[in-house]
Amino acid sequence: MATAKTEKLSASLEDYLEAIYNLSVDGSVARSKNIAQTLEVSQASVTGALRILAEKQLVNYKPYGYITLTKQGCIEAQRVVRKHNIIEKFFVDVLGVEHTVAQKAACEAEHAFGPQIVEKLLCFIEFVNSYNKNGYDLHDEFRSFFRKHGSIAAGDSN
Amino acid sequence: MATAKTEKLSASLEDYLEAIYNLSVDGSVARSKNIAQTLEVSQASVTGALRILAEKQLVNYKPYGYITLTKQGCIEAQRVVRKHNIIEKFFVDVLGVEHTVAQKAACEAEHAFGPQIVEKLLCFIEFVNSYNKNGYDLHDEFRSFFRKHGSIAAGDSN
DNA sequence: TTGAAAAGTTAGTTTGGACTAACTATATTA
DNA sequence: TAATATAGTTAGTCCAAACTAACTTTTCAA
Repeated sequence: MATAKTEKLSASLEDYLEAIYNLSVDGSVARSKNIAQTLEVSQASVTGALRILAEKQLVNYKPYGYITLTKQGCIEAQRVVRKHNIIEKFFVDVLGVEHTVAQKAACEAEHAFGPQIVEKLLCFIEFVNSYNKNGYDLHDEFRSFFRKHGSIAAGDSN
Repeated sequence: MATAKTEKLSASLEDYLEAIYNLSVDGSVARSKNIAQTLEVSQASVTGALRILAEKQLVNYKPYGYITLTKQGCIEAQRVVRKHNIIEKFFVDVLGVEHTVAQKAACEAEHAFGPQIVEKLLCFIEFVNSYNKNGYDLHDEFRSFFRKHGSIAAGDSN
């Protein structure tokens, strides 16, 4: 029955899966080097992670070979990427956070958001987007609310 | 000049500070045992963390003595606790997430939210609370929107 | 006031995830 | 096709943060 490992992935391994998925998307294949660059990690760390992901049957990996996701790995990766995108979208579209900040925070926060929260968040984004009762656009409304009431400078990084 | 360590705290150490702060709030003092229970960690781990926090001059700690926060430790703890509360409030009040789930997720996510996002989020909560243009309450509106459009069961834990 | 029980600490181990340095394989190009 | 540059791996190290087991200190009740 192939005994697919059910153990929950660590945040770190999720990040690797996510990177591989994103690098594979635009036709090109994920290279060890690119994964390392994406995650700002040494190539040796990538090799280590790939061995573990291969053990868990989430990537197809042979030393010096191509790196591709297995069926299960792809499913897992999509779950992570979807979560990431929902969170980032919330930060940018709803809160109006700079997208570089949003990107980074989403990547760190995504591991903490379970399904209940993610689904509610997604629904909430849709709610905000679709809300234009009697001509009020919530995006505009919040923007101007933030201009008036938004406090602290929040000058630094994230 | 007392050389206050400026190095950023790890997620784990922030959790310890937060726990100590919360345990100290209601008059009573933080005991090693309670910290361990709160964080679901062994007492030995607590001792280890306390030694590090004491080195960083964030807690007053002598073996077998009382555990209290230093001035700086209190400031740090309040920063963490505030962040946690804002995130949890958003989950519960705005998204309508169960508070046990919200509690847990906020505790994990809090380390990923930088100041820009936290301030926007806080402002957004206030915006939602204060929004009752021509009789529309956003909480109610979203609740009924979620009932209609809220998809997936999200049956499990978080 | 003494002796268990409870609380706390210490010592030593484990694990995950990163790193560097040195090595091997693959690709490129003269 | 051989030399060299680039990519990838391996071996070994380090660190944070957890753990257990054994020990010490404190507390409290008989």
